[in-house]
Amino acid sequence: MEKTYQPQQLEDHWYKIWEERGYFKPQGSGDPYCIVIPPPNVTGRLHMGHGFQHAIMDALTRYERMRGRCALWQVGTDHAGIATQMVVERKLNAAGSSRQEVGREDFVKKVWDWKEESGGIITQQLRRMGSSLDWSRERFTMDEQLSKVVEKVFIDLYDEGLIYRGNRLVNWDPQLHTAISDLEVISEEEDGHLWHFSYPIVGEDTVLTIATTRPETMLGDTAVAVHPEDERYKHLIGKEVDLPLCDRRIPVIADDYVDMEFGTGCVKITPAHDFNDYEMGKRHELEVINILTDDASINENAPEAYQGLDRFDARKKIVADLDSLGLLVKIEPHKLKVPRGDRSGVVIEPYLTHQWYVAIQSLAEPAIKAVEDGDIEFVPKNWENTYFAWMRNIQDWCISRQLWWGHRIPAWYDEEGNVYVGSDESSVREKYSLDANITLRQDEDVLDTWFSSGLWTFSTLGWPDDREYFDKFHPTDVLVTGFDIIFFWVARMIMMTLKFTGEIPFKKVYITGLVRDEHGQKMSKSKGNILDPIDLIDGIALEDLIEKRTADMMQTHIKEKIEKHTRDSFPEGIVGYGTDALRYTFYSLASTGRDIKFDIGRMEGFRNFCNKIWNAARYVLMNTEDKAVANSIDLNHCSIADRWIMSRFQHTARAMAEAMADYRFDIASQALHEFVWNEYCDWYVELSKPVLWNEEKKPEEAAASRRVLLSVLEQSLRLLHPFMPFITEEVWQKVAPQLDIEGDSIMLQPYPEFDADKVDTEAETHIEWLKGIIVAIRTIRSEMDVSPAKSISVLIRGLSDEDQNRLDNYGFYLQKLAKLESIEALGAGDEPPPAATGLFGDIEILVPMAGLIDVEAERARLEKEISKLQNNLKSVSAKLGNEKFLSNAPEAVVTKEKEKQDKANNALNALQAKLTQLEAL
RNA sequence: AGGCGCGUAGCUCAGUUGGUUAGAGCGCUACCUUGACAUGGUAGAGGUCACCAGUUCGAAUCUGGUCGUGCCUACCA
Repeated sequence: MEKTYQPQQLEDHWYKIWEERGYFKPQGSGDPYCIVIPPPNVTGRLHMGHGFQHAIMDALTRYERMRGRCALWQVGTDHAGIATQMVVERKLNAAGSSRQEVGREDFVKKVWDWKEESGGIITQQLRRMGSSLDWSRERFTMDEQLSKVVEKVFIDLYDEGLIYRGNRLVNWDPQLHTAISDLEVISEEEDGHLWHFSYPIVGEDTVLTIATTRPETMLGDTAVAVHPEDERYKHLIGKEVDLPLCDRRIPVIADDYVDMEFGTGCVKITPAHDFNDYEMGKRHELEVINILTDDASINENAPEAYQGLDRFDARKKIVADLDSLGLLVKIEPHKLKVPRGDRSGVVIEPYLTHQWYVAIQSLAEPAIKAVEDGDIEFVPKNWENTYFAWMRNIQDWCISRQLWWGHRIPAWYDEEGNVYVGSDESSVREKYSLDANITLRQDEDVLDTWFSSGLWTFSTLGWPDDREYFDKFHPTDVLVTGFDIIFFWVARMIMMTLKFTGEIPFKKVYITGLVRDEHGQKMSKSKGNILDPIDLIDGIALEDLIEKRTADMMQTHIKEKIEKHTRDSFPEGIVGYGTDALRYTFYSLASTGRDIKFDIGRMEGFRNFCNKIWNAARYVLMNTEDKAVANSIDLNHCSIADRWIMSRFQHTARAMAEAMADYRFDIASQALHEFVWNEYCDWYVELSKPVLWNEEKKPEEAAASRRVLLSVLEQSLRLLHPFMPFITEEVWQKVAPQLDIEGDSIMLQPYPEFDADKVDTEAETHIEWLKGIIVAIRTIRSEMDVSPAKSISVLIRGLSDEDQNRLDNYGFYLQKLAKLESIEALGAGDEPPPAATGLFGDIEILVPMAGLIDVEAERARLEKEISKLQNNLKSVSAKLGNEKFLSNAPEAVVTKEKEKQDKANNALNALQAKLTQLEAL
C-alpha cells in the first residue's frame, strides 16, 4: 500500500467494476426500496447542488442496499425544453443562422444531435460522484415510452375536462416568443419611475391626473379608475376622459381595488397588459385592446405614430409627446418589482393569447390531503407550510409553450378552428368520426417541461403497460430535492401521480439546503464564485480555474474582480481531494433546514480522514499479514482494549442507525469520524501495540487482538461505505481476505446492526480509567516540559482495591502509552516526595521532581487548577445552598450536584495540600 | 405587506424532551519525526451562546419584544 491515500487511481477502477458486474441493479428478495433521481438537464453539467443531492441519495441507496433491501435508484435525464432550445439556438445564431431559417424539423434534429453530443457529460459526472444508479434502466423524458405516457395523460385529462384551451393573459417572454408559467417569472425590485400624466375630462375644463410606471401601455387604456369613497374624485365617476395621443374616450369607473394613498389615487386601466387591470376589465366589461406584437413592439391597434416601435422606445416617445402637449405633470423616482423571464432575463409582458391550461383545483385537493394526513412527509417538516400555502392558493397551470423542443401537444384543428385531441391524426379522425376530406393540422405548441417531469416516478417505472417495476417499487421511498422546485416539480408530481396511479409518488420529501460559497453567497456565473464538483475531486490549476470562471465575461472590470477574488481564495489552485472527501464534506454540512456554506477547509480535513483510514489499514495489515490471527473471537483471549473497541463499535452502529433514520447525515458523519479517528486510531491502535509487541504476552492473546483489529476495521469499513464508497472498497478488498470473508464487493455486504449483547460496560469502565490516568500523566509531562523521549517514574496513591487490581492488570498499557520507567503505588502512610501532581477522581498521580520538575512551574500549574476548581465549587455550592433548588429539583439532579461538590472538595483539598508541601520546600 | 429561517470559539457548524465544566473540524500556541499516518502525535489557549424582559429552583434551549441577516410568497398602478 502507498504511504498516503491516492484517490485518483482507484475511483474509476472500482466504479467500472461495480457497473460492469451489475451491482447497481436491484437484487435479492428484501423489501423494495426506491429513489428516483431528479432528472438533470440532459445537456447540462454537474453543479454543487447536484453533487450534494447525489451524495445524499447514494448514501441512502447504498445504506438500504446493504441492509438487505432490494434497492433501485432510478436514473434518467430531462429534455429541459427552454434551456436546451436556447443553447442550440444560441449556437445557430453564433453561426449566423437562426431557428426560423433552418425550420422546425431540422431544428429539432439539431437539438437531438446536440443531445447526443453533450448528453453523456452529465451521466459521466454522476458516475464520478460514485452514484450507484441502475444505468441499465436509464430513461429520458422524450423516450418513446415516456412520451406515450405524456400523451396518454394529456388526452385523459382533456377528455375528463381537466385540460382546456383558454384565451387570457399569460406571462409572455418577448425574446423567446413563448408563454411561461408564473413560476418561471422572477420579480425583483429595480429602480424605475412613476410618471404623472393628465387626461382631459370630457365636457369640462379640468383634467384628471393618473400615475403609472408603464407609460407606453396608455395606448391600450380603456378606463380610468378611482376609489368609490374618494371624495376628491367621487363626482367624476361615470364621466369620460379623452385619452391623449389616441382618438378615444374612456370612462372613469369606481373600484375599491384602487389605493387612495398611492400616486394620485387615479389608475389608468389597461386590461390587455396588466393582470389586475384585466380582472378589473372583466368586472366592468371594459374593452380589451392589445397594443403589442409578439416581440413587444407596438402593433396596428395603436396610433400610427407609434406602430412598430419597441416598447421602450415607444415609452420615450409617448412621454415626450405628452410633455409637449403639456400633459406631463411630473416624473418621480420609484422602486418597483420588474418581472423577468428566469431563462431569458428580459422583461415579461402580460399578453393575451390562446394557451392550454390544466384545471388544477380538483387535482390539488387530494394532493393537499396526502400531506395533511402524513402519507407524504417533508423533511424538515416546516416545508409543508410552504407547500400548503401555495397549494391552497393554486392557479390553473399554463402548460403550452411556443417552443419546438419538447412534447408536441396532441391536439388537431380543422379549418374552422375546432379542437380534436388524440394520440395521432388517424386516431383523432376515428375518435371524432371526422370525414377524410376534412383537413387537420396539429397544434404547433409543445408542453411545459414540468408536465413530463410531473409523471417521472411512474413513467420511469414502466406505468401503465410494463408494470413489473412499477408494481414493485412504487410508491417510491424518498424524493431528495431542493426547495426551489417544490412548486415546479414536487407539488405537480404529487397531483399527477395521485390522479393517474391512485398512489402517492413518494413517502418522504427530503429538502436539501442550497449550496453556497464559503461567504454564504449564492454560487453564480456572474459572481464568478462557482465551484465545479469535478474540480474538487480532480483538482485544477489556478490559471485554469480563473479561465473557467471568466471565460464568458464580457466586462473587463468584472473579469478582473473575479480573477482577484479567485487568486485570493485559491492561491495554489485546488488540489484534488477525491470523491470520498467531497461526499463526506456534504454529509458533514447537511444539517436539515439550513443552507450550507461550502468550506474547502473542511473538505481538506476529510481528505485527511481518508488518509487516516488508509493508514490505519496499513497498520493493521502490517501487523496481521503473515502473522497468527485467531480464527474467531474468543473473549477469553481478548485484551480489555479488544473488548472495549468492540463495545464502542456497537455504540457507533447504533448512533449511525438513529441518525440515518432521521436523515441527519451530519450527525452520522460525526459519529463515524469520532469513532474511527478518536477511538479506533488514537486509542485502540495504540493500546494494541503493547499486546502485539510484548514478548511476554501469550501468543493466543496477540492472535486474538489481531483478529479484533481486523474485524473492527472491516466492520467500520462497512459502516462507512455508504458515505465513502471508494476508499472503503479498496481497503475492504485487502482486509476481508484476512478474515476469510467471502464476497466480491463491500457494497453487497450486510450493514452492521447494533447488537445490545455486544456492549461491554465493564470493559468500557476499565478503559475509561486507563485513559484518565494516561491523560493525567501526559498533561503533567506536557505542562512540566518533560521531553516525550524521556521515560519517567510515577507514584500513585489513593487507590481502591479495584484500582489496585486495574493497576496490576493494565499497568503495562500505562508504561507504553505514558512512556513510564515504572509506576508504583504509594502506601497510605508513606510520605510522598516532592512531585508534580495530577488528579483523576480520588487518585493522585505523582511525578517526583528529582531534577525533572520546575518548582515554580508546578506552583503556577497548581494555582491554576485550584482556581478553576474554586470557581466550579462556587456555582455548585450556590445551587446546593438554595432552599428552593433543594425542594424543587428532581432528586437525581440534587444528588448529582452533591457528588460534584464532594469531588470538587476532595480535589481541592488534595491540590491545596500539594501546594502547601511545595511552599515548604 | 405576509410567511419561513438564521444569529453559539478567528472561520464552517453540532447542541435531541430546560439540569454538561457549552462541543467538533479547520485555524492558532507549545513540544515531538516514537517501528500506520507530518494529509501525523501529545498537550493547550480561545465563547458574558446577538440584545432586552419574562416563565422557572435552574434558560444556548421555553415565551414576548428589539436589532442584524438570508430566503420565499403577494395585485399596489
